[in-house]
Amino acid sequence: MARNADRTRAKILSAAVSEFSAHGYAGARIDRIAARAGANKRLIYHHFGGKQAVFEAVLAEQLTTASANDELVRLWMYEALERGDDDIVGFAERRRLAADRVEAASTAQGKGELPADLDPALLATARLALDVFPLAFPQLVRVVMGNRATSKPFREAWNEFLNDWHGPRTPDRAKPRVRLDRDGIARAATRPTQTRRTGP
Amino acid sequence: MARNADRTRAKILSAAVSEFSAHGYAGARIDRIAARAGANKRLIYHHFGGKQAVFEAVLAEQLTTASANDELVRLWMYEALERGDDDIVGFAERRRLAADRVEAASTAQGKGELPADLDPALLATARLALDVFPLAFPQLVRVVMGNRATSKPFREAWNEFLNDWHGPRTPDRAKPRVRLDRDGIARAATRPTQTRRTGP
DNA sequence: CCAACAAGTAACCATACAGTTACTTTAGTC
DNA sequence: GACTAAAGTAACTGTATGGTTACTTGTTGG
Repeated sequence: MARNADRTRAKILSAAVSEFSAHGYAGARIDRIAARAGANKRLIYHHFGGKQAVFEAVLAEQLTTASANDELVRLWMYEALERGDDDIVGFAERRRLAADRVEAASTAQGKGELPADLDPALLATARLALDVFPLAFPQLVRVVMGNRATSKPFREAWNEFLNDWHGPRTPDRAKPRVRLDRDGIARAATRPTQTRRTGP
Repeated sequence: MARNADRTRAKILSAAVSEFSAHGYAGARIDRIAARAGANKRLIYHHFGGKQAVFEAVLAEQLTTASANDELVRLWMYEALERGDDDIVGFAERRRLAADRVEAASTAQGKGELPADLDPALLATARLALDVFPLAFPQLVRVVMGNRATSKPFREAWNEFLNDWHGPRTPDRAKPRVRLDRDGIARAATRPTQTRRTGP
């Protein structure tokens, strides 16, 4: 196949997203990323610099997504566990995305769906907590509820609860972010703006 | 010092709690556990069998605690990430503890503090989600709220929100579990019942 | 068309780390 | 008090893994 640096970089990055999402930083293996990307291991160092740099690139690319999917929640968890809340990657952009959630809460307050006297950011945080919880802690759902977070009964009950809840809805926002196909390869079509090129 | 198998086992276990809570399974280091416990590495294999077995012992000991402290939440997170929701360690006992939370929700419903038409287990789950979120995802709190989850303004606002919230309180339950002193060494006084002695 | 530089490869290296070997010391029991 | 089994130690091993070396191949601007 014709060589193409951007394409290779993208393949590595998307393989890395899967790998870090699945295993976290300590558990992730450079060799697995290379194998999954169908690229030589050396190229990871060529394009990114090292394991840490790949991880940062993964965070920078993924953490600025709005909707809470399973893979993203896992990255959030590893982010919290391994990096804490200092030096948050992509802080400015993420804060911008969060503003949408706060906005949604504020709007709901306007419509009388939510108590007007509360800080909308607080309501947005609470809503996020409820959105994320079943994805983040399926075992606790199972312990408390008796059935699985992925089971139909729970999902339906939870959704209904969230709808009636005195809290703001998740803003449904078009997702312009890159999507992965079944092999975990990012489609080349609409690459997001290439921030921080760590490589050579 | 006089040799004492139980004591050594306990020191190893408590060192392991810190280690796994800090680094997860993949990131945890047997050598660090040994150093922290002030015990020879070989003794870990002597008393437990292997890394996996130590991890299981840690989960079995810690995950059945009621109150959500920082260390426990980290273990919950690693549990979710590395083990999912199949084959939950200590399921029966944890379910018993969870029943207290559900009970609290039910009581609150009786007092009219909560909508009576909802499943109390669902309300308990929601409450747990809100309790855990700032500990689990401090970076998201920071992104949405602007200030840190550990900051006084946030903690006060969040507590107030939880108190007014249309949801059940956390059951405050006497904690009979072993407590750790500053060195992370479990006090010998009231060891919990010794479940599953994996060692020789 | 041809340097020069980037993209790509395979084999290698140093290290860290889970687990083991072979041994010594101590506590308890008869 | 001597025997035994458990408790404890130090030094070692095999392997997985992050990172590197030394090299080849393709692309592109002058």
